[in-house]
Amino acid sequence: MAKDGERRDPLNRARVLRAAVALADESGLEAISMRKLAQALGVVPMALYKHVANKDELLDGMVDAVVSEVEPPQEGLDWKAAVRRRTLSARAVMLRHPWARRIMEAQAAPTHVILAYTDSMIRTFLAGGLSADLVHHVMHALGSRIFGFTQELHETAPTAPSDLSPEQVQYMMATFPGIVAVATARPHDPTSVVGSGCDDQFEFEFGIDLMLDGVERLHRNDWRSADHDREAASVL
Amino acid sequence: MAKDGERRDPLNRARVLRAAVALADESGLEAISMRKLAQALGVVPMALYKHVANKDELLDGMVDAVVSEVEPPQEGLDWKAAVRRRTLSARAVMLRHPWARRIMEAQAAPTHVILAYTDSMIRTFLAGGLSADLVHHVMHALGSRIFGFTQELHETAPTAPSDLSPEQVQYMMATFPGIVAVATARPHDPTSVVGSGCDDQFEFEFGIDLMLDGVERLHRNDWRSADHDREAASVL
DNA sequence: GTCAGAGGTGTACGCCGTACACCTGTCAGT
DNA sequence: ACTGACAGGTGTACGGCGTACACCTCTGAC
Repeated sequence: MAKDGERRDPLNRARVLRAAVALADESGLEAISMRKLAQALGVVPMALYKHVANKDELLDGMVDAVVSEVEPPQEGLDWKAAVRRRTLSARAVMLRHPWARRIMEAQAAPTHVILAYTDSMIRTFLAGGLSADLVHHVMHALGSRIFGFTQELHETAPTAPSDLSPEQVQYMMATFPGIVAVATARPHDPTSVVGSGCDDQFEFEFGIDLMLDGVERLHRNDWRSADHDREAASVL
Repeated sequence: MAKDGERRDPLNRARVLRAAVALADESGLEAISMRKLAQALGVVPMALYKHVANKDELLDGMVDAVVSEVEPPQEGLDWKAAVRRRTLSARAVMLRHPWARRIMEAQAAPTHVILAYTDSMIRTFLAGGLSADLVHHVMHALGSRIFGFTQELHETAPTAPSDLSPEQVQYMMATFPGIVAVATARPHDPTSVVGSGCDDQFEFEFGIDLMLDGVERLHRNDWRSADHDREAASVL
């Protein structure tokens, strides 16, 4: 560094976070270490601690940056369309930053930004006339889906059927007949009968619509918590 | 050790996994390191590598052990009751081993045990007469719910309203009115109007029933993928 | 001209996963 | 009874991690 002309302008929290998001986008979450991030910024690791308290706070900041990319609530939509649209926007954001999901799942406490987002989503429901009681349970049921997460356990299917050797297919069919039956039944994608994967967008919309349609029906029927208890009891 | 009487009987994979599960139950996932686990077993860290390939495989093994605790499918139930019951059993297991969730979310590929569980769940649906097409999408929609996961983002609410100082309540009401409105509306728990938390069991059952009821309706209406496309199009 | 403080540096500690060479007791085959 | 393979436990070492702490060096207000 020394005195070779002008000094680079000093770091700040925003630049650190931006660099971290870019690094994670490029190289994945496991590439995020204080040392590597510092290197990417041309700075010594400890310099970062002047701008973020510690690594956890860095991760929180990265998530906040991502959540802020979700489009704000739209005017003039009924509650269902508004929630659907915002959730799909969130999903698009999460596809750009797939690492964000794992941070959010691992972090213990929600940040202010996340609370604000949640609050805004809740108010959309309330503004639509749903009871606070119903909204409460709906938010639990939706869970992290409002952040655009697919609730899949493993982002990648083990392997596409077409990539398997005949013996492997044989083995799969013998061992996991259910999985094979269902994995090869995807008539909604006529371009490839047994393509490389699922139509993730379709699956996401199927899931969110399954829930929102259910919610709408409960709302129309003036649902109350006590109703659910009664139904559940009748099932057993 | 030397020759002080009898040697302890040798380790084996099962004992290593049992110890790891016990340690995680006691001290949480962050307490699981090869070194600490070895110490708990009275053995040198590298000894573990004779029984597990590496840490990732250890974690997989722990999850498999946990998933194996879920009760097997029951005979004589219709598909909906069968799925509901097994899912609730899975949830009970996950409450005993809350750390398992984070491993499953972080692990890239599903293990054989997990595939077998998934397969069994799928076959329950198929045996109930649901089309492979519908089951495919339903499995995506249910996601990790079939493993008993609540889809909550943060296991603990930030703080129970009753634990907040009046100024904090004031601030929350001004900043997150939606959250406050909904957090204080829980008439299904008459024992405590503003208790310390939610009735998690209720929330879980609400969510799973919301989905299963929706699925049942789709099934009764002979749902096909194309229907969904048409509906979605009509919404826009 | 001084001095506080913001921002960057360097060293060091304890923890982690695990590669690799090694030792030791058991037991099958002769 | 001898031997040699091998399963299972050991010890050392390396590179990576987060971060505490002492330090240096500019900048700008007074």
